[in-house]
Amino acid sequence: MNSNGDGTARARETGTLGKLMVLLDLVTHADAPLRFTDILALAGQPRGTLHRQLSHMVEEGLIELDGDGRYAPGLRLLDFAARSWARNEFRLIAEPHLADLQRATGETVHLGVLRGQSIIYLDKVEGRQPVRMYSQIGNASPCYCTGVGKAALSLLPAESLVDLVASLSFTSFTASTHGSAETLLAEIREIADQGYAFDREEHEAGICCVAAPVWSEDRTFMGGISITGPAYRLSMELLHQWAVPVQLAAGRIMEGMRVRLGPRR
Amino acid sequence: MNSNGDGTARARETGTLGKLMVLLDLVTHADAPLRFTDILALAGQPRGTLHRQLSHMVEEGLIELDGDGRYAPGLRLLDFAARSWARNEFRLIAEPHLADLQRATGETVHLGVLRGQSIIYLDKVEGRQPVRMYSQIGNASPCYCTGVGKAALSLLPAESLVDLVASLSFTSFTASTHGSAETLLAEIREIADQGYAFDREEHEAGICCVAAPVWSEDRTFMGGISITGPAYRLSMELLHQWAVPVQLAAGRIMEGMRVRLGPRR
DNA sequence: AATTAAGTTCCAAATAATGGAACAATGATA
DNA sequence: TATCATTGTTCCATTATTTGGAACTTAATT
Repeated sequence: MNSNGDGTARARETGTLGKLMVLLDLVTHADAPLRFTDILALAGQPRGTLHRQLSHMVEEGLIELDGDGRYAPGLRLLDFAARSWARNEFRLIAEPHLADLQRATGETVHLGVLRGQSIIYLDKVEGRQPVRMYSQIGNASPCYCTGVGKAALSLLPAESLVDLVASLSFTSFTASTHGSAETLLAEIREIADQGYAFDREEHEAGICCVAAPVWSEDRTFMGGISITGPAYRLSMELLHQWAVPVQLAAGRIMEGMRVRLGPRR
Repeated sequence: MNSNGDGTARARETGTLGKLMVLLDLVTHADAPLRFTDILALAGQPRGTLHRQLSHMVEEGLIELDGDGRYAPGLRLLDFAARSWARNEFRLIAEPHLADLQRATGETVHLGVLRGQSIIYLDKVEGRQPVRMYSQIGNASPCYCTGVGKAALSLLPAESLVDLVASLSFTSFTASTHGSAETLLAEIREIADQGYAFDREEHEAGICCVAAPVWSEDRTFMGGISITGPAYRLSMELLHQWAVPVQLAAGRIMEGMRVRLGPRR
């Protein structure tokens, strides 16, 4: 009875909050502001119930209702996110090392962490003309077709990895995107051995990267950093060369966390 | 019984959600991750209740619990915010005009909207070396001591304005910050007449700006755009000169909204 | 080892959410 | 303009969740 967009059952134990989050997901994932009836159809709840739920969320600023009766994500979310980002310890510690790596290679550097099945990008340092950052930072990307994602997966204990991979639905973004759990798991094993990962145009055609895993000892953060760029400029040979500096930068970030957060994490 | 940080009573009709949002506010506004007991003291709720509430929010990714039992804002908020920002129509329409204004003046240009008592910055276009953007975008600043804030206030109908101003608590960020409703209301009236506002180092010492109001016809967005810079470079004379281009840019943004969103808004 | 503090679980009572239907407003069509 | 269809809002008895107190477990401190 309780289901989300892609038809998978959802049995979370989060009471009232869980129901509201489903609605927030609907509104924020839509391509355009939704009308009451649209949400009614998607959520499959009684009109009265839905109306009250939406009213409460509008009142709290999580979603907004415009003059045409369309529901859009609320701007209060920006304030929450800005605070969340500004004080994130992992990001603060990594920042200078990302800048170093960018200078050393001239290409774009990313920092991302695993959350559920997604990689959430926490930072991005670009080469020449720094483009709009926010359009990338905060973005959630699939873990199975990004360098940072596969690097993060290589940190999981065997059982968690199998569970997570089993729950993925593989979307083929390009011709080289992994299409099955088997091939993905095989590559993850390889990555775990060698300590770095590649993205061979698996998420976006013409874009490739080399990534290294980064984690905090308490496993609050399991993610990675990557050097990303256009395939015509970044040959596999070059990416292989860069595996070393990426791993070194990853090591320095983890060393920084040990110093800052104390040895027991 | 239900109170927030600054002791003001809070009587919202948002049921369970309202209580959870109070907690999310606590966690995101804190200077550092909070321990269970810290939150217990701040929230003033029974242990069992608080524990379940926090568990639910952790489960949903709104807050995170690290290995030391400290609660921090959740990174899922970043994903929500990134989507909220990426598709915001007001921002999308304003973007090119902000860039024009930046080029014309060489100084930093902001776009912000009024939400409650705060201005939430939706965009920022910087001059020479584009600095980290996200550190500004999404930030909530007081409405009574920012150029965009006062410009936005000048759009409110008399009664709403008085109500809002009456609910403000005036923090003196600098020597020139407004300290009372009277002086603020007097300036707002002036701004409403002339159509532009100044910030004379009222929020941050050494930083001033000139701003013009921008709004959508349905009043979903009431905000403004501003040209901001260091006081040593931006004399009051220069700011007065820039009032015209800022107002023109504001006009073009509103024209763009009429075209895009239809004439009835 | 004893003591204090911190975190977790349990359950009857209090409270809020639900869902169905009736009602109101809007907009399309003849 | 009158009619019908659609969309959005309000109400209230029923149902389900949240609440708050206490008991319990675990971790840290003396």
